[in-house]
Amino acid sequence: MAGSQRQKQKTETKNFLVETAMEQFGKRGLTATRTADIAAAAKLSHGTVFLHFPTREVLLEEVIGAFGMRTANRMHELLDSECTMEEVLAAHLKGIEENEAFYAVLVSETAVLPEGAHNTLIMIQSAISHHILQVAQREMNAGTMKKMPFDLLFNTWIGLVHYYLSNRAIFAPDGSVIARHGSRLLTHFMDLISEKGGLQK
Amino acid sequence: MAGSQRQKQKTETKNFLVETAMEQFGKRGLTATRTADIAAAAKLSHGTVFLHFPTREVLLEEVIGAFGMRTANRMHELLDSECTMEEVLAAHLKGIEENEAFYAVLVSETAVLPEGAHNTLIMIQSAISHHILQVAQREMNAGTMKKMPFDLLFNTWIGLVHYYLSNRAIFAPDGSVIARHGSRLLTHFMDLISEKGGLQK
Amino acid sequence: MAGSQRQKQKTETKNFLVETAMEQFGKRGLTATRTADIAAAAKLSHGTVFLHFPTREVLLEEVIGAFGMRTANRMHELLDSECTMEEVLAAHLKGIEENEAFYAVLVSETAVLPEGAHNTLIMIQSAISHHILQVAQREMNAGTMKKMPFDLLFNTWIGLVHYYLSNRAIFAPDGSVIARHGSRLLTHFMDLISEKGGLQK
Amino acid sequence: MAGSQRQKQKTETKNFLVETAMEQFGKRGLTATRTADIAAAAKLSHGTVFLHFPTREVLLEEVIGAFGMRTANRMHELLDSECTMEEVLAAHLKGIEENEAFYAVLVSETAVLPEGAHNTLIMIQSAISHHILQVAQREMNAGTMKKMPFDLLFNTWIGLVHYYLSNRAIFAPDGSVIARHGSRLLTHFMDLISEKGGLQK
DNA sequence: TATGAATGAGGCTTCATTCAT
DNA sequence: AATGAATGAAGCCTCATTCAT
Repeated sequence: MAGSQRQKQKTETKNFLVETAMEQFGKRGLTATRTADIAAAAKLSHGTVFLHFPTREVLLEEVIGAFGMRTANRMHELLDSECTMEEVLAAHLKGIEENEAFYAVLVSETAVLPEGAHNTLIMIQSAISHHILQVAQREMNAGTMKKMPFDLLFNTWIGLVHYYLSNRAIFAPDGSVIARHGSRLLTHFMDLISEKGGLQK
Repeated sequence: MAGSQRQKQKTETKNFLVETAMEQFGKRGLTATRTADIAAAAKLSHGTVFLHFPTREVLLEEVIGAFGMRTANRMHELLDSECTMEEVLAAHLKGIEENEAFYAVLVSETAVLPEGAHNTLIMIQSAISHHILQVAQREMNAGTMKKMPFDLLFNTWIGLVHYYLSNRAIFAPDGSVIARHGSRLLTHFMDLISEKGGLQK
Repeated sequence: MAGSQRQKQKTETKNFLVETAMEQFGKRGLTATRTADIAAAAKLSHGTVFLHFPTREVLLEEVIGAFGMRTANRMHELLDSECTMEEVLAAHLKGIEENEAFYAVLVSETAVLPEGAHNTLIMIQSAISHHILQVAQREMNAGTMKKMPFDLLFNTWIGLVHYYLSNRAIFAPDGSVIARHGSRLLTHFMDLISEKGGLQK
Repeated sequence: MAGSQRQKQKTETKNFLVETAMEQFGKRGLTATRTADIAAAAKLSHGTVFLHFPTREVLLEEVIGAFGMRTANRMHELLDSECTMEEVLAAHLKGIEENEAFYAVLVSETAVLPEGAHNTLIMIQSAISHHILQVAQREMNAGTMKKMPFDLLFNTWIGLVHYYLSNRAIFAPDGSVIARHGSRLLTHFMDLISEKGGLQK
């Protein structure tokens, strides 16, 4: 059918715009990227952007939404409930690394995000927090992890990772922060939360 | 001298602008605050802003610089080398709380900061990191704190605090995050880094 | 012939577009109606509009032309040369009422009309003015109507009717102005132009 | 005082913009005049327009408001309650003629006017209708004018005048319609509404 | 012929910065 | 030094029109 062919083409262009926008936002920052930049990077006319998204804000929301969906799904793929905590956190880092640039600007510019985008960020973090808490529960019971409130466990880890992402200009001027510092962060964090006493016994 | 009188007046106006700008940036956010907002809040004309600062960017840098200086000094006041780690971190939180609004936007909008401002942030953190590391060294040697790389010790703490500041809209919708969550964060962090085994013995 | 079949199809689509456009223009106003609105209302693609009309302006002209033709014809149907003035004017009102919405926007937005459209308006008015003047002549001679210049007779009537059409938002917020005020206008106008003295005698 | 000097200058610029806008709207039409046209005609930068008026729509409203105020005042100046009907209508025409171009576009493009502007038009017409009705009452009682409903008396006159204004491209291609046709319209209208019988007696 | 995605010129508006007073 | 009106570059968005399918 010609119609569905067209439909497909349109969807592809829209997806392509989302993709290109994600790259541009990742490269130039959320506020600094203009709709014209995105159009130019996609080799489409400026007007085309508004054919697919009524406003810049909606485009941004959809980009964040797409990113959230993708990241959440990827997290689920990388994880299973049999994992150890270390494996969960490693998967988390891996998931981030795959879209590190965009994830980093998202974390860095949370403050200037449109209203709706915050929910997306929450959704992304739910995906990982769910797994972390599940495994944490098990390991705490097993005595291999210190007992501590779940929210603080989670927020400490997220805070640490976000801190490195936010400052990736310093920590990894030209490359991936996760690639460069990820495993060290992981080892360190595991040291913090592991119950050494329990193991020694 | 009449000249020095004038000079003094000028300096005072400039300081007042820096002060007012800091409040406005804290209230509205770094990107969202317009030069006209600052002038209006200071009850000065819009043009006056540019009499004291060649560009908005320079104003922002000076505001951050002033904030950094003040915060660093305050940290020094609050700390002495005899402190325990817990006291150091408590002092840190207290120092932050005194200018929480501005500190929070600074942390939240790091990404859109002018080049020069990053050094200021580093300076602020040096003040606290210096103390933390000094005490950490002592306590690690004394066996009351786990041994761990200093940078990770520091970054974990900073990451945790910044995470709460960045998300203060969620963690403390209308008030101070530090006032509300500070002591819990502190207790949690101390639990993480304390050498329980050492103490038990 | 297959060719003429196609031809016919094309003509039908074109007529349908003219029809739909007339409705839309009547509903939304001349300037406020976009080509995309017309296509959507006709359940045709936006591009199809330009297959039949090179520009929006031409479409508008053709719509006005079609309207003019139809209205002029309808006037002729409703009238015959034996009519009294009152019957002529009643017929005029009836003719207008049948397409009041479009007639009203035409009158209201005359100023923004393309060049060519003005002639159409003139043509429409010629149809009615022809009859009015014919009857007027007869009645003036018969002494039942005041003597007055034909153009002023005509323009006073048209002006009155157009005034009510232009302000139908006030005179008939949700309905037909003619239905609501037509007969009163007619009676009033007849009073103005009738030669009472002549009748009394 | 420097302040009041400034104040005055600003007010003057604003008034000048209103004046220039009125000319441009009169010349190019309400919809066709762009904010940039007005700025250029006033030899001011485009941005200046928005220093004085938050949106184009507000500018348009203020222009119409100023026009309304001026016209209403002028009407009052030209009229007094001792006038004859003929004098009242003559004054009305004179008042219109002084700003004919703008009055004409206002009448021609009523349909595309912002909401608030309609009230202004009503206000202008109230000024004249008030006088017309007052005099009409007197003259009807005196038997020199036909008895007729006031609203129809008024609307017939307004309709006639507006019709000529709306079609001034035809009635006076390059000049004032009122100058060219005013007195003839007046004479004609007086003939229509005068009570000839009464006079003959 | 019909489609509808893509185009791009052009409009409105914002806001840091300048300049005459 | 202070003022605040004026500037104009730049951003977002609309919509008539084109073009590949």
